[in-house]
Amino acid sequence: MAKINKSRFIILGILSMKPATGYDIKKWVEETFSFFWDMGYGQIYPTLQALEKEGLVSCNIESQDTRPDRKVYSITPAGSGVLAEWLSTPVEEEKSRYEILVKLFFGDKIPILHNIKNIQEFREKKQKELEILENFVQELSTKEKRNSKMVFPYLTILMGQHVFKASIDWANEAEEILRNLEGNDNH
Amino acid sequence: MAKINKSRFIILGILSMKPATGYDIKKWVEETFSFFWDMGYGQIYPTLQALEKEGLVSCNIESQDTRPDRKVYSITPAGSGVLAEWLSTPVEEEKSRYEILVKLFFGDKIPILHNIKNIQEFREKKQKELEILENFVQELSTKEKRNSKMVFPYLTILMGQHVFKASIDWANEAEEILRNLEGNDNH
DNA sequence: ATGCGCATGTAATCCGTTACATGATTGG
DNA sequence: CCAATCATGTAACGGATTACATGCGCAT
Repeated sequence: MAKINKSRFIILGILSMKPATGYDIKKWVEETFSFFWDMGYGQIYPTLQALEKEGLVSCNIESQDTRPDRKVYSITPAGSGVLAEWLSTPVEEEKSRYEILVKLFFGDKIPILHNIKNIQEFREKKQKELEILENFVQELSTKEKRNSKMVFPYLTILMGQHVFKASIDWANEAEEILRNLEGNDNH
Repeated sequence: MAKINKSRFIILGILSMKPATGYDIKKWVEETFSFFWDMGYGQIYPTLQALEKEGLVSCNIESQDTRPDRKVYSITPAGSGVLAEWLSTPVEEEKSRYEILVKLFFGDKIPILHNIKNIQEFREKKQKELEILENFVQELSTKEKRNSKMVFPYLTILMGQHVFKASIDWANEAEEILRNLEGNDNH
């Protein structure tokens, strides 16, 4: 059985909150999902067309004079059903690929300082990502965090905080271990 | 500029340790890299052929009577150069995709208990993965962890421990938050 | 003038998975 | 007798990225 496109469900999910154009969806994904999902136009527009053919979304065209017409998509009852079903099925095995770990695994092939530099850059990226999340969290009131439906977005941010902090902790430890190695071996 | 195949570098890396067949490489990846990389035969064999054409690996055929000939690949000096260069370049932006977070983000569309179940299953998977890593760590002596070239494999495992623990911690917190919600809203 | 935001999409290409195809040996 | 291990690969397909194509309005 072939692999199933998951991006279609993210699109359905976004449309379940409010109708949107392909352009809107792209912005939404960038602003809200960027740390755990991403999609380009080359995926969004064809997927919207496919979803429409399948009757999972409907399209309402708003004419505009000076720009391409806005194609505003809405989720249909059938679409809501498919979405709810997917949301209830267990998460598939996720095959994560950590390029940093591959590079580090073969780190004995290059100077230790190169490895340290890779780790430092990795840590800096994670620190920036963590800061962005901290800002998000501050915008949510305590009530929203634990009570309304905003609890779900909050939980995703919470995961990001945990994972980014873990990455930063690791980077600090790893860098120290390599610095000691460097001191012992090269001098 | 098209996307560059990174699996080729993993293959080069493995061959830089010792010559191997496609079959060997698959086993290696499964046993040693499984938590941060994966590859199937459909990728390995064609990639090996491509690498040979580019002169980055060479092939030595060992005839066998009862089985297909073993094609033992070795890395060439050119291959070592390409590998070292890649290892020294900064890690590219990693686009991670957490299916669990997508599902949770839209969690208000389904019963809370479904979300809790998803979180529990997620935690159980991470716990199993963590246990496997703990076994690996115990096999490495303290000296190896901090001194020889085995420090690099050790650092990758260390990352795994940090990230898996963070995921488990998050799952515990998230479950508790949802359990409280369930108690308040439904009764 | 230059670039950004709005707004659509297609085509080429590559990456990766899955299914298919073959077949002997060994251990339980 | 059945499953696992060894050992090779190809073909078809689907997923995702990148490059290409168009074009106005507005702010700097």
